[in-house]
Amino acid sequence: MPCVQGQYASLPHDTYFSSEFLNPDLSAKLVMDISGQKDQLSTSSLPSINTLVGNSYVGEFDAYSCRITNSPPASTVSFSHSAESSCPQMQSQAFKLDDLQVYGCYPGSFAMSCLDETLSSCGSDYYGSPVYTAASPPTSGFQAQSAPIWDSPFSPYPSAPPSSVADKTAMAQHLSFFTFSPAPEQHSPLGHHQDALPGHDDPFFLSPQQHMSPLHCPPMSLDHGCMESPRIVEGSMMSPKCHNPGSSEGRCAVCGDNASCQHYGVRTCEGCKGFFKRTVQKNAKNVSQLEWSKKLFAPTASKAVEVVCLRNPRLCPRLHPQPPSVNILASLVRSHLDSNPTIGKLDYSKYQETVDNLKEKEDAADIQQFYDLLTGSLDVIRNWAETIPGFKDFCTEDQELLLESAFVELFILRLAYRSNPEKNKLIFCNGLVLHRLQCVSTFGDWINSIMDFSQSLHRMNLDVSLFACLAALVIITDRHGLKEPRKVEDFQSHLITCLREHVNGNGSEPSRTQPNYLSRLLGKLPELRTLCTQGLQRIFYLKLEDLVPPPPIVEKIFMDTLPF
DNA sequence: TAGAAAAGGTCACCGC
DNA sequence: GCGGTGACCTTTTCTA
Repeated sequence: MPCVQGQYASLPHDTYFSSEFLNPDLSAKLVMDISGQKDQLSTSSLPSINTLVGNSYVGEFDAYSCRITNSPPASTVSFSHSAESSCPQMQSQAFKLDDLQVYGCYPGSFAMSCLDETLSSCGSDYYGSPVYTAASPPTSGFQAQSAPIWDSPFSPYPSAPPSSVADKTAMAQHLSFFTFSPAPEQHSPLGHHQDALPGHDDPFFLSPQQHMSPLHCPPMSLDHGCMESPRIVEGSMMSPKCHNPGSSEGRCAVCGDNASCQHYGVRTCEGCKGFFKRTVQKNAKNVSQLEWSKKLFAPTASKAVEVVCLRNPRLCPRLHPQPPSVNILASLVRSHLDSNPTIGKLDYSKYQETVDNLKEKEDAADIQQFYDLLTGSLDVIRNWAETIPGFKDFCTEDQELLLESAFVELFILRLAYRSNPEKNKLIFCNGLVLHRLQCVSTFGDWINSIMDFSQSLHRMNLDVSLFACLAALVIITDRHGLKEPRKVEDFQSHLITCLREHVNGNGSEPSRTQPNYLSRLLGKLPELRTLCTQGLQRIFYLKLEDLVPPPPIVEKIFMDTLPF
């Protein structure tokens, strides 16, 4: 077996990446004190599972699950690549794992009353839906702590496992199969983008502590699975793999099996650890040092999801059948990741942190770029929408209406999620990276509002699953003029159920213990509406300037979207 | 320095 | 027979 040997590295994290390195999870979602966070990846020789599964800058390696972390103690991990993997003299590359984060999920409870209220409010967007008329809840304060995204679902307090199999078995016999213990830590929703290597400023990267887990299974679903499979019953009642709620052992973030500790930055069982290990080793063959590092940091986003998506259905019979919500979430996450640029596609060619002469007035080239970004995003969002499971089932007219009605909101939401407000860095869906100041001339104050929204969104510690679901809710909502509104409403209700189950399923995440988390999350929708209106005003202003005629599609959306 | 955490290695088992 | 899986083991590193 080729050996992908990891080297413990003690190199300064910024040897390879600066402090801004985007992390995967979505560095979001961990609620523990980051400063107190223990670096658990310091000895990794392989990329974090997050990088393969979630890639939450996926701090939000996520898919734009990218997050910005608070400079927790840096830990370095060195990777050896393998072409060289078979060679003894492997070179190592170190990076600060803590900087690789994805927006994580705040686990926690939320008032069901509020949820119900919110749920019922998600009806129409521009036309006075309750959800949009509701005041947006105040953004929660920045969470200085974070919890591994992957841990979140089954997040256990780290503790010593039963000393013996007998102990485990005895414990299992007294405990329900799927119980969740509180996450030991919270993660900051914001991860640091590292500037040292612009190309590595990838939102898809997940930090070791923050992982996205698109397939978190809610307890109820899992229990259901147990009932359906004799093996599950066996596993839950007789096998040491079963956990009791009070057990200090954790759950595998991929399949929910027992996980005594983290592997490659994610709490996983031995099976998933082995799967990840083999996958990495297999992919590492014949890869040069440079290629290896690219594999670690770039395409990780989709790869990571692929690992989870492929593994859960095929390899975790105890969890089958997967609840529909899990399947939906997995699909949404995949769609989301596929619709965002990988780190390798980030374009820093136009990026400037300082704008010498801040232009008072926009010029034609800037406006054209602005329109190009909008039209380009529309294409990406259209492709993304078509991959939403069930979207294509709507009639063509409704598909188009939903898309055009939600386009500006989705443009804002997605931009806010993948961007780094801490660094005033905007990452567009085509990979273009611009500094906020570079957008002021065309976006006007709208860009500042978007950045503010981005910051508040990151503070929510969304994991990629939550974000993917939230984005879907933006487009799958009742719109005036739908031919089959009932169909859309049904789908919307299903999405909300998925969202609720995911939040519940990650209840161990400290960040979600905050009251009304789901309500606050859904409260982002009316905020989006406001930002959308502001964007329309900006487009209207540019139209009046008449320096560059808006593209027909922008003109059409502008006219169709106006709430009057 | 002991214990914990996590990585890699090994191999029996299983399905194709 | 082959390849994948996962449990168990050893080794390495970190931390108190």
